[in-house]
Amino acid sequence: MDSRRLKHQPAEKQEGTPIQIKGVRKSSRTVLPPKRLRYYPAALLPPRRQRNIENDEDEQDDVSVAENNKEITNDKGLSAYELERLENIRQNQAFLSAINLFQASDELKRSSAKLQPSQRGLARSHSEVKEVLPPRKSLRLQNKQAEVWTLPPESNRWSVPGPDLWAKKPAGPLSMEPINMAEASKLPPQLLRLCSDVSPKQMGELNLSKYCSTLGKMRISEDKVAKVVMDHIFSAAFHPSSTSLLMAAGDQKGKVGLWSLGEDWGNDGVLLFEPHSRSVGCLAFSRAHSTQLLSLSYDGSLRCMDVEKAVFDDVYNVEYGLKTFDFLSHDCLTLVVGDWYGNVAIVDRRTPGTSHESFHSLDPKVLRCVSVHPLQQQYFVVAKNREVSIYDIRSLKKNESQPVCQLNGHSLSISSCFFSPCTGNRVVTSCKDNRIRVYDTSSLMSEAPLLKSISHNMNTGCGVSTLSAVWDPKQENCLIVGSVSWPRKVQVFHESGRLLQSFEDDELLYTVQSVTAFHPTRNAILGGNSSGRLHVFSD
DNA sequence: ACGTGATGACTCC
DNA sequence: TGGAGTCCCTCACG
Repeated sequence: MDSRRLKHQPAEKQEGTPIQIKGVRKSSRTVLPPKRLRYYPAALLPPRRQRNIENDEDEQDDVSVAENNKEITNDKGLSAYELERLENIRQNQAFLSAINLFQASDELKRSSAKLQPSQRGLARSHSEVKEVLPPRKSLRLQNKQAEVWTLPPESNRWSVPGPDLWAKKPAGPLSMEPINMAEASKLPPQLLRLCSDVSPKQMGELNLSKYCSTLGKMRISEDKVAKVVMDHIFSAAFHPSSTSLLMAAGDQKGKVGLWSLGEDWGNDGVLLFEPHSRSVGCLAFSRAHSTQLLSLSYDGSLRCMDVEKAVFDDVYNVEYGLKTFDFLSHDCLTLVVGDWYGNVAIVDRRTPGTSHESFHSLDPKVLRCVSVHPLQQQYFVVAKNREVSIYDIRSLKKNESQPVCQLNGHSLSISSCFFSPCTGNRVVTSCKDNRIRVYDTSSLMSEAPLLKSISHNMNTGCGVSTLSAVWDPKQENCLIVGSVSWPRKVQVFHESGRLLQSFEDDELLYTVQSVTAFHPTRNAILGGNSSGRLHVFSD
């Protein structure tokens, strides 16, 4: 029996049984279990009828009744009431035509027709192979005594060992074998060439109008959508290569997909790997070694995919969940790693296996995000619950380290915080209170001044991970974020709050892109959704 | 039967 | 107690 399900099988959930809904006042009545509402975008609903129309109809009805009573007939054998009814119908039709309601209705039918998700990328047949179990017969039918099951203690419910899907991968290097290729699970040789290719095409920053026009030229097309992982995308990144678009995505069950747009290996250029056993919370290509991709997982492992060696190396491995990391040095060999319990470890990859690590329990609160200052790399910013603080790595203590600077003003929990990519003079935070905030961190005082607070709906609900605003690494002061509003879109803001671009597409982009990223060298962005698909807009 | 995708459901303090 | 915090877990629909 799958212990994970225990929690979700309360007896009250049986159909038709009244349950007490949480959040409803104690005195309120019991109601049936709520059905999960399907979200219908307001923009697609037919426009509400105007009040004056209703009034008109009411008046017409009144007149009709009055006339009906007269029972007058004409030469066609129709009563006055019938005639008036026909006239009303004619007038209504004319009115509805005049306001294009029929056209709108047709459009609505077309637009609400089920959009077919892209069939590019991973094929359906690659869903996990199900274990074939022998036919079962209940103990009752076998006339046997029922087994007695005991639940593990509540506090231990989630760490029940067993043959579950989340069994952690063995420590040490894992061979890099694509699991979506039928046979000869070897890497396509072109992948190494592709990964090694990094022409340092450093584009200078553009002025804002030039930048906007560049964004305006970026398009999505059918070949720029593909299923890259099987489950909900938790993290994604672009490879720095400027000659081809190579992307990585990490999913909820520990898989990492590599997608090279336009290649024909794997499934439409997608290769799928399984270096972890639980959500891949953070992914980043090494900026110094372009054949390496670092991936971090809730299963407590941090691995380095190395295409040259064709392995997922073990970089850091602990018994509890890891949440986030960032590179600490330009050579990307040292990392700041944050875990679920507010600890930060400094990991040095030059001593593999026994990575040098030092623990600094910043706070018992859950840590959400770390980001290292791009120039003064002794500073890093940390988000945990409602606090965002900047720490100096040189003055970290084993416990209760004092931050250098605080970024105040958040009223709910914070999902991300990032130093601006070129100067570090800004920090952007995303908060559950529906605000994206930009702080001035050019001079690290005890409290960083808030420059701008941008209103943005962060309420993604279940199944969709929280939105995070991230900077464009090419353009200081511009950031990208997904959106839950309809039509679905990916938006680019200037730090001043000005909306620079809204990437939309009726047919190809119709799901929430909870993970978004800019390409480090090219004019391209990506968005990842909850069914493992990546969407690319590029020039 | 299974892929899809989301304004839910649960726990903690 | 209910608001806040979490996403480790779900499930209706086509």
